[in-house]
Amino acid sequence: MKFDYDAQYFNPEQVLDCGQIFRFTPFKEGYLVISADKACYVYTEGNKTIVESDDSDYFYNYFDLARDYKEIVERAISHNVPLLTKSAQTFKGLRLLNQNKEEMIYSFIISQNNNIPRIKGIINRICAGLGERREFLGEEYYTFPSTSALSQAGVAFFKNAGCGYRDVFLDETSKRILTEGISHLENLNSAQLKKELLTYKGIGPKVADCIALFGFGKRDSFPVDTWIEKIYKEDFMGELTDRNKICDYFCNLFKEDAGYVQQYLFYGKRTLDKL
DNA sequence: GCCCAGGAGTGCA
DNA sequence: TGCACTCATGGG
Repeated sequence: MKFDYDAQYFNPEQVLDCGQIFRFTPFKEGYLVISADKACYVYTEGNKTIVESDDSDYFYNYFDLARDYKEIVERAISHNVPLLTKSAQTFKGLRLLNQNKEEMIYSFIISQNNNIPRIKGIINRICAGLGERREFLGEEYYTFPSTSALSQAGVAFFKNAGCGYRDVFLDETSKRILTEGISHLENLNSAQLKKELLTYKGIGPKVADCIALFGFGKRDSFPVDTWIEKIYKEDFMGELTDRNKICDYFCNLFKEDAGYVQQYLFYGKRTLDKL
């Protein structure tokens, strides 16, 4: 099955390269993207971006295609912040994904004090070790492991996958989720969800915001990492040093668009100079 | 060899 | 509550 969408507001490279997803590889004319236990092939042809998969409904929602990003881009530009304006104009095709909640929890626990290439490698090794081997369009891939499989793997497995000191966080959190599930997290507002997420081992303010934003669709979340800290100082001339206060500052400034703005800023700061 | 990476847990005042 | 210290690991 396949479907297509206006490529101006759906650019695979921008969507995949902006740091919200760790499981994709270049494939033919585009990318093979893995989410939870599913795979799709996404590529641009002319003025259309095309998604091929075995589950169109899943990936239509995954790529957030019911939402109008033209309005989001225009609102971002209207704030008249140079970095934000330039980034939103350059990356009109960026979209926030609606990813699997548990995959986001484990993936962003791994992300703390870590760099993106290494995060990708760790997650790939964990999937290869505990996930199920599948095939899509002749390509092999591994599903993201179930909480059950993760909870039984043991600390040594995570250590061996290169997780470093985060091994115990993954072990403890997967065991907790195995017994509690995550259904009690589903219908909370952003503040309530963040508060709950902060009670898990390995989840602090920044990781909680990423999980809320990418996994639970809380678009008013604004993760503050080292890059955002730098942007706050250099592009907003901010004086605060407490990350929680910097987070409040941006959330109050951008309200319900905070998450989109955060991605434009983060991706723009990392890549605009190199274009 | 040093610094940094999509930070967070712990101990101590 | 605030703050310094520490935590693996690989790339630049």
